[in-house]
Amino acid sequence: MNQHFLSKVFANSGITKEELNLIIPKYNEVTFEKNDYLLKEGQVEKKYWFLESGFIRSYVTDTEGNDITFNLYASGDVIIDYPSIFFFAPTRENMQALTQCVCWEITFEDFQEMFNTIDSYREQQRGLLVGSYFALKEHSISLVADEAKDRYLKLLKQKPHIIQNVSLKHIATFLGITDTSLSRIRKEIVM
Amino acid sequence: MNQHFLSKVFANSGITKEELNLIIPKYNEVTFEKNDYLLKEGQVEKKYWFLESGFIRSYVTDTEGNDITFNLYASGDVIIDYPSIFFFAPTRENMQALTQCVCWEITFEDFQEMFNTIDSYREQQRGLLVGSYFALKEHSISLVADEAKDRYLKLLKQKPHIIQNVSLKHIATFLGITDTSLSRIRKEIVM
DNA sequence: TTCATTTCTTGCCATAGGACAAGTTTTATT
DNA sequence: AATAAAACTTGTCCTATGGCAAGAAATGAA
Repeated sequence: MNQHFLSKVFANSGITKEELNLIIPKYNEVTFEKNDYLLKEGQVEKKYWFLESGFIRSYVTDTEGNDITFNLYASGDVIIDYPSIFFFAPTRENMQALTQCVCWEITFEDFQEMFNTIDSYREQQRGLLVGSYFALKEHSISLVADEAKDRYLKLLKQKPHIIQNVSLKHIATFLGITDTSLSRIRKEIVM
Repeated sequence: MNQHFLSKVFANSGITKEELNLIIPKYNEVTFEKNDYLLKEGQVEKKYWFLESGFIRSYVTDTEGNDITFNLYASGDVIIDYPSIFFFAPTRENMQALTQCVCWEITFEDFQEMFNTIDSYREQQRGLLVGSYFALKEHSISLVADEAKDRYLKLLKQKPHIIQNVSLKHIATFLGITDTSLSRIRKEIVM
């Protein structure tokens, strides 16, 4: 009953019922309260998460001490720190819950084992992880190629509930602008 | 004699002479001519390279068809496409030699084997790969947090010979500005 | 050497977005 | 309910950077 979410996640990926029975028990449900950290700068974390509900942001502190949102996560997103997972390297990011969050946690060990033994799982995870990697890459391109307004509209389209749940200042640094400018962009869009 | 470069790369990483004799033969010297592609969009490549000499750039094409430099590589850099290597996913980037280049190529298979069996190699590679990953991340932060002039100065400091070997328009898109603006920034710096 | 092409510089003007500060509204706390 | 603290909006002014176009310089090809 509890596994509703994961069943949905793995639906349409060619994973059989039997495989699902192997896969789902490897995931643990974890709840984070608002402002809890999933990961703090300097930490090495050999697990990653699926976000079922709630909002999470990752941020870094730049050389001037400003807090810059690196990514915003919504339901269905995978929250993973590649340096930790693949290289045992301390992360430079902070991952913080912006609302209460329900996540499904898996250890890298379990992931790896299933990645190597269950073909359909491998395909599904590959798509998911590559997707998350490319999304960041594309955002980074968008920072130089598009106007702030377009980046905002894109974000709204992908994660429509973000405005109700994330403060403008966090969205603004993610978009590479100030909260003042974002406020003006929003006004412009409404009019 | 040929392995001068790799010996230098692996110096001061605690790798013993015997280990070096295992490691170095796994690397193949490859030469690319100016404008050759190491990797083209859509390809999956299960190897990666150390750049000994020359300059390489990676670029993507944005939605408006503009060519945007994603990264610039100089001597000592590692040229790797993570989606290919870790997820067998087709890359979205093009890697092109800007000058004649000498590279040392290794298959992911050999890398993995040595990563798992040679402690000092693992440490050295971990540092290298994490470093390359973070450098991109920091550049992406710099795109939103710093002025173009600062980004240019940073690049000059890290890869001083780049201006003699890479055209302004490629450097400009990497820095997230137009070649016109870059030209002005350069003028400003000289004066 | 000559001509063509690409690269780089410069001028002029336009504009997206920043800095700062003062309000207003919303949210949290007691 | 009262107060404090955040979050958001708006005004004024300013600056970094873009767009376009014309030259100048460098590079390459014939």
